[in-house]
Amino acid sequence: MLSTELPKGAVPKLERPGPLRERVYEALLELIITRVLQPGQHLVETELAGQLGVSRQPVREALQRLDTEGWVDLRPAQGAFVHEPTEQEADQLLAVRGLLEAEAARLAAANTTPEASKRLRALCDEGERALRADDIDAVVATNAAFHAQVMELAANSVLAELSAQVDRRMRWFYTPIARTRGAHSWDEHRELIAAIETGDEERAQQAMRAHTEQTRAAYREHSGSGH
Amino acid sequence: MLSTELPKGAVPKLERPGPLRERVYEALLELIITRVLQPGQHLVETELAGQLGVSRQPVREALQRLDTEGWVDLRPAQGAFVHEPTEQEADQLLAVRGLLEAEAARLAAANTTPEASKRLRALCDEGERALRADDIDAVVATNAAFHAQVMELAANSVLAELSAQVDRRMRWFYTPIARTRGAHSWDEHRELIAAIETGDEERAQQAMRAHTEQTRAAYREHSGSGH
DNA sequence: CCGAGGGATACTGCATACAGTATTCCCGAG
DNA sequence: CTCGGGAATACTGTATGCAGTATCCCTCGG
Repeated sequence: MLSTELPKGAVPKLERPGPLRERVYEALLELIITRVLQPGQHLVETELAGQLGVSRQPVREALQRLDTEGWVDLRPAQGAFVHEPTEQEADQLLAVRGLLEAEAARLAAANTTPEASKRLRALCDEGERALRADDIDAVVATNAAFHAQVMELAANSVLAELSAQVDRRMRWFYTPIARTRGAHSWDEHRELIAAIETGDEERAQQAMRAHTEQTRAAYREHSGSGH
Repeated sequence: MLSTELPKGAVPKLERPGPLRERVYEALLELIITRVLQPGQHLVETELAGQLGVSRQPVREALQRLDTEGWVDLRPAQGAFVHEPTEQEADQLLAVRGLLEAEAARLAAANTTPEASKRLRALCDEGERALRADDIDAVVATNAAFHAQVMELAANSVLAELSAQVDRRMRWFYTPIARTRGAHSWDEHRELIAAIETGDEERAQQAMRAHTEQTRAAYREHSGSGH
């Protein structure tokens, strides 16, 4: 036995395969977000199972989870169809997202620490760097990380859970217009950081609200001219 | 064929049994809310299947949905355990609930109509009647109906969906203290109706916020003295 | 040529069977 | 008497099979 010689932290995680349905869920979610599976498309359990190399069972379970989270519509005795988001739904989603994020910003201001604002600044720098490099994926990812950091500061797990759900669906709409947006986005982030650092709850809330409303307006403009 | 003689609305719905997993889901949810299945309890698929007279499959699917909605914790290779809510979580839940409801009230004030306020008043009357009759279940049900009506006025389905989820979990905590609360609750509802009727968004938002904060305070007091 | 009816097809919903793994209890060594 | 190890147990995770039902196409009558 050589277990005694191993320092405790040396073995990171032992790479657990994890439940299969989980991986199927993530795989399908990726396919939906990247539009490989298009809105309205009929998802056949057998096909997906074959392509992913698993049986129907994990696929079924993944589809049902996707249904409860609003990514697909599961019509009885008919199967799963990729959800088709409407203009109205997108707007409502952005409204709710703004509400949740604004509250998170307010709470973050109440719980602010020096280390936290340092991390926020770092993410801001990284985001602007990615923007200059025209790396859209990095911009989106960093943006998500920034909001996640604010959410962590808010220290409300229920709020975080709901927001995470809403955020991912928002990114589904948002990614196409990430390029046109993002320009002023990081300036707004700077303002938000300043508010959080000084612990000004009201100002932080307002800053985040303004930020999300900007996004909402950008989406409206984009979708309005889009067709 | 006598189908031609039937007036279109005469046959209500033909009473479809509906998917089995759905009924299992509702049955289990009922058992959890009524505390028949207690927090922390290990739920064995085989047992539940036997008691409900179905196979493991629908039970599994129901449990996984309950997991994503936070009613049970699904530990890998171990099974489902009824979620044990903490004080902190309850407080966070009430905070988020207040946020969502306040926004709903604001939107309701923006979309108000005479018929809507009439319905709200009717629900208020019914609630006070139930309170005087000491019918706790009716009080809780009417309260839920009232909030649902406000939510419908808000006309934001995303908000409604999230709120419904949060609300049900809140009622899980709330039902035990419904008796002590509820006294002033309907007075606060009256104030809210007045604000909605006049289309005063700000006032409606504040009224709902005050209302939910009262509930939060009542819960804190109750749980604080409870042990 | 068009519409209705019937059968074939294909997919979902549920049940059952099998394999993998965590837990528990018992036994033996110290 | 206590602690470590190992087998037995029980439950979950996954795969397969079967029945019910909606859809589609082809055919037949008008």
